[in-house]
Amino acid sequence: MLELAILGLLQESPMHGYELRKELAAKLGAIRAAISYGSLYPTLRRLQAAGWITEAAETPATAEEVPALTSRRGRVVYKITAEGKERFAQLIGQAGPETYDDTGFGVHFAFFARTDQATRLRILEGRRRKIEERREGLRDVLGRAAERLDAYTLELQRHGLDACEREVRWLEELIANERSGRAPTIPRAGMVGGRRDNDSPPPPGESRKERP
Amino acid sequence: MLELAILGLLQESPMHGYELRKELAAKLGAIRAAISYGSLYPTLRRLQAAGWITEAAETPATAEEVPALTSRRGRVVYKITAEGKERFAQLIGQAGPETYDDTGFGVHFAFFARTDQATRLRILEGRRRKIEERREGLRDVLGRAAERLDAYTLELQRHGLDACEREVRWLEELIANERSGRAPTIPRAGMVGGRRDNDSPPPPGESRKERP
DNA sequence: GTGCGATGTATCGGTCCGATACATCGCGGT
DNA sequence: ACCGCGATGTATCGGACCGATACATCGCAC
Repeated sequence: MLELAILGLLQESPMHGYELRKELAAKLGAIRAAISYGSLYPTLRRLQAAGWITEAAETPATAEEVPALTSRRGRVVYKITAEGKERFAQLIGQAGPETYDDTGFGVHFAFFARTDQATRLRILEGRRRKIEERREGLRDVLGRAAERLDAYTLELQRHGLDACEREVRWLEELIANERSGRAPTIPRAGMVGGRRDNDSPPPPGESRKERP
Repeated sequence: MLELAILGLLQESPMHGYELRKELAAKLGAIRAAISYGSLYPTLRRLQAAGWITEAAETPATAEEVPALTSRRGRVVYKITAEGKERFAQLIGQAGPETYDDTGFGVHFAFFARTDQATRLRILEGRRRKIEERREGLRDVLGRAAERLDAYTLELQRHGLDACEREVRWLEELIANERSGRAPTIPRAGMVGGRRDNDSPPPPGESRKERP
């Protein structure tokens, strides 16, 4: 998962570890808090060993300011290689079981702009299926086993069930949008900002509507 | 976390590993899928080594049916010890940072029936604070950095923000209930089942109300 | 009588986290 | 002029937990 996320981010621009962590936190803020350095740095080394990323020179040629005072050895900037882009495409295209758990789905979804429509649809439907299963499990427990559980546990299940139902509805809307036309945004009260991306699948259209 | 969950479950009745996993899945179904055996069995051994749980004889004395045909070595039933109960009380009473992440909060909440009210309140407020922080982070990204992100990422953030707001409201209600009176359940359309517990804090009152 | 799914215990490698350490930089306070 | 302090930045270590895998037994349907 981390591997996919790093490859995806470096595809937008070269970065060093610290920056990568911050961008990751911004992009996946809805899913997980922030990646740990204890995972990040070893993974970077692994990706480098595999030839999917390389170190890039810091402040390359443009300006030769304060060249070497105390040997000036600091940030290590990484950039993705051609093999890395292939690897990313491969990872983003194939869906294993871990693609549909909370974190896996979040990462895949965050890079939907670099994913073809068929794959997007497949992932959304897989996720929906998984959430529906969880929902059924919760309904079962709340139905059949309710008297075995205390009131707090029941309240927890109800809240979880609520979240499941809500996510299924969200996914339904995304799937519908995906199938006919291509608007990744679900109409809401607020409005949606413009775009400023480099290369990507065809930019999705904007749609806005009021909700009473 | 697993340690706390196991100690809590074994406090209700002795169980073997497989059973423990199923009960855990039922109790925490809203939070996480199911605990892996790769975590469960090592943890059980660790708890046993620490003296917090012990092996109990299977089918103890009541019936001496088919005593030994093929040496009959199967299920290993564990029960909690007095030290184990102390350990549980200690773990449930103290709150570290991990108490407020998704899994940690879920486990603590699932055992609220064995938690005193002051601790319940402390945990609910800590969780609320954490979710509020996440919510603010998402609002920031959706506000200040919106034009840097593609439409899919934005949609993900919006969905996450929605979930945060919803959970904060849920926690508010629980906190209010906790402070005055003691009804762990938030009024909903459905109704709440009875109780059949052994020992626990004073059984919470039932309340029901219609929502239009 | 035989296969097959549920029950049941157990290990192994790998991913990721949390704590910790350490070094530099810019800034405000005194 | 100096100091501290928070942000930036790289790095490691032990431990928690997962996913795959192996293997054995039981009951029951075909």
